[in-house]
Amino acid sequence: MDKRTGLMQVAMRLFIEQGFHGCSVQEMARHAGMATGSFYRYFSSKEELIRQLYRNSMQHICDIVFQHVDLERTCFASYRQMWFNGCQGIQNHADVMLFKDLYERSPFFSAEDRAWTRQKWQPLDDFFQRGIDQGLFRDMPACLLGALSLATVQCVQHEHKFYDFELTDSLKEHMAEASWQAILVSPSSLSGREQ
Amino acid sequence: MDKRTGLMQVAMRLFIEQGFHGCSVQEMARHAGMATGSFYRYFSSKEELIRQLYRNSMQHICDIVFQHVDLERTCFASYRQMWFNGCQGIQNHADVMLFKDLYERSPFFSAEDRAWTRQKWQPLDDFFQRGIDQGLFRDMPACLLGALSLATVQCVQHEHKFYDFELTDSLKEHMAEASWQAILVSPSSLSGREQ
Amino acid sequence: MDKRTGLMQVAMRLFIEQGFHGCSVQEMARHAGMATGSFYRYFSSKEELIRQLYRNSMQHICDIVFQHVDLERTCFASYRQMWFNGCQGIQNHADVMLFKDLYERSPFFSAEDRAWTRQKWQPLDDFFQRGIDQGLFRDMPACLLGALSLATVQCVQHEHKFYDFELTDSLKEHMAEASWQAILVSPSSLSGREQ
Amino acid sequence: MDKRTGLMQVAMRLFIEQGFHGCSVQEMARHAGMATGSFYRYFSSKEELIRQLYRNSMQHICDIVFQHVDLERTCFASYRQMWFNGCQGIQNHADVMLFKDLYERSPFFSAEDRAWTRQKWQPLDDFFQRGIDQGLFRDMPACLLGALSLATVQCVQHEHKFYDFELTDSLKEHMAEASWQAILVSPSSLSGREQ
DNA sequence: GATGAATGAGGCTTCATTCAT
DNA sequence: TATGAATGAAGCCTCATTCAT
Repeated sequence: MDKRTGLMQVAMRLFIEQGFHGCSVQEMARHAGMATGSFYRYFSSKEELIRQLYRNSMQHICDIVFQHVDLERTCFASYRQMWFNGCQGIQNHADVMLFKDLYERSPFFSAEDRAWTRQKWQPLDDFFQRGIDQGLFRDMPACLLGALSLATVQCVQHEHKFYDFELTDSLKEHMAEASWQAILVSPSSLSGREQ
Repeated sequence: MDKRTGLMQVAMRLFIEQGFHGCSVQEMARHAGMATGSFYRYFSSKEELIRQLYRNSMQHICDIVFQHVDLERTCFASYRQMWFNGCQGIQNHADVMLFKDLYERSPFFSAEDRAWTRQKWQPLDDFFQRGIDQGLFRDMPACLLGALSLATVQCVQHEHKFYDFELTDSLKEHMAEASWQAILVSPSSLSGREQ
Repeated sequence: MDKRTGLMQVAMRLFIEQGFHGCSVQEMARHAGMATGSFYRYFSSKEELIRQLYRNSMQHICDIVFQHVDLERTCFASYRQMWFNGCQGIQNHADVMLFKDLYERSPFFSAEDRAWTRQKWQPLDDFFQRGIDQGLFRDMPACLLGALSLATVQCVQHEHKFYDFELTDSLKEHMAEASWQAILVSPSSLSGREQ
Repeated sequence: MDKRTGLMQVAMRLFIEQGFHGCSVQEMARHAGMATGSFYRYFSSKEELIRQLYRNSMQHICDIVFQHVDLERTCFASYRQMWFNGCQGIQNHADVMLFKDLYERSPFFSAEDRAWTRQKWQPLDDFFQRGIDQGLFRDMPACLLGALSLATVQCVQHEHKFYDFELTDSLKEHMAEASWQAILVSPSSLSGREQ
């Protein structure tokens, strides 16, 4: 594996466990099996590594969430796929999602990041907007539809810090449907479901 | 105002803006209008201040959310009140909620904090559990009902970092009802509403 | 008891246990049952307290060692009395002797202290010098006779830090005689003993 | 010369002159010709340096004192050699002996140090014990025989802080014999001397 | 290219001393 | 007179970054 990639993986894990300042360049280099100075062959500064980690993580998350999803089709099937994809993120790529969470609450998070990230999620916003326009979803800012539905994946991950539970397939199914109900104009209707 | 309280307010704001390590004891003391050493008359260490800020913040949030709520009555009215209370938190006490978010993702967050916080939210868990027992709410771990409903208040606050929108009363009403639909066994039913 | 005296006793004990810098003015005042600021009513500075403690301790030690001793009479009886007095110091006034030891090895110990202390021990130097002049003691600088004989009381106290033993009367008697033999011109002779 | 060794030498000298707290890490580093932070490449903390200085000093002292001494042979020749070795310590390695003195009276001196040091001097204790068993030395705890005889080397060094005298060979010879007399059962006898 | 010793600014904390009450 | 809050200099230590080898 690429040394640079190894460095990023090590760093992400350590940042999550110990915070951005709890993990020094020395420590990262040591964990990645290189000398301190070699770090700067891959990243011009610690901050640059952090910023790149965020971009990579966010890209990774989008890739996961949008995987196998036809965002053009505003229906439950698409949403359900994203929900399951998100759950897969929790289960198989927890680090990436925790890092995103960490970064977005840190002083590293900049206006530029904000714009970049918004753009990454634009397809999802469009998805919600189309649903609104079609009278399927409640009429409110698209971002709030997101907050009420798909964003709860993050809430679920966060709850894991307090409670122990297992994310079974049936639970995922249940929650996917539940969060879908939140944003429908006429809950319980079959609207948007594939019939 | 109490100097200790002033220190905590200053610290909370600076921590949110600059992170735990981005804000030095000297800076906090200066902003609070005292000499560096005086900090230690009020807190035995920077870490102690941080931990106390969390406990205070969490207590504050619980107080806000549970205000005027009859948690014994498992119905929409109670839930709606909590939702509106949460929105009030976003609007009038944003710092407190952002700080909680920051702390829970930091290495300061300990097993002890976890237990303490769980206990603080116990009444809410009971609220959800009763709803489950009554056949009103979907049958899943109570904490996940929380993640699907009330926890979205935090999502809404987080969206504010990316999008500009105004939390009008009608929007709050709309979202309160939307998130309520997510957890109902039979969405759209009037179950649980006061008739 | 005098508050000033109490302060000195507390300070001496704490200095021995924790070193001069291991014990703050705050701590001393607290242990002596007074407010921090009150310390400065009794001593103009921490250093002044330390210096006075040394003078007091040294005076105290001289008083103990010379007690009931007729230094004019250069004989074993006088020496034995001093030895026993020194042992009493070890047993009943350990703090004072340990403090002297501490101070004389610290940077507080000044040329002025040196002169003052020499003067305090002058009677003992004279005692040894007279013995030399009488042909009773070995011919060497009086201070070295002291080092070979009475000073071993301090060595005995220091050994206590490494070994456990009890200073019985018979042991004291034994050591008094032993150390006396070291300085006699003709060891084992009865010279100087009271017959 | 090794930078680490240079640091230790500088530190030992400064500690003796200014006490453990009178000499900062910055000062030591500066005197050793390095930046403050570089200190921590060689020692994990100031305290660790201090502890290692003690162990080194004590080892050094033992090496000096026991040099060319056949401790198995309980006789004046062996003792005289140790005495002269000790005097050599005073004259050529004063720092080491003063540091030992300083440390053993400081709060750094621990139970572990005590045990370690006792073990280092075990050969000397055995020397004295054998002399007791042979009826050569006075019957008292071996450590006290040490306090009455060889330990006076330290007393002599301490007297140097108060009095000026020169340690001539004849003086050393004189004192070696004198301190030997102190511990003999029958002073003045030729017992133990090589005939 | 890789190394890791070296740098020194900056952070947390302590503490002797002052002074308003 | 007694108090104890307040001060701020100074100490220990960490760490991002540089650079000679």
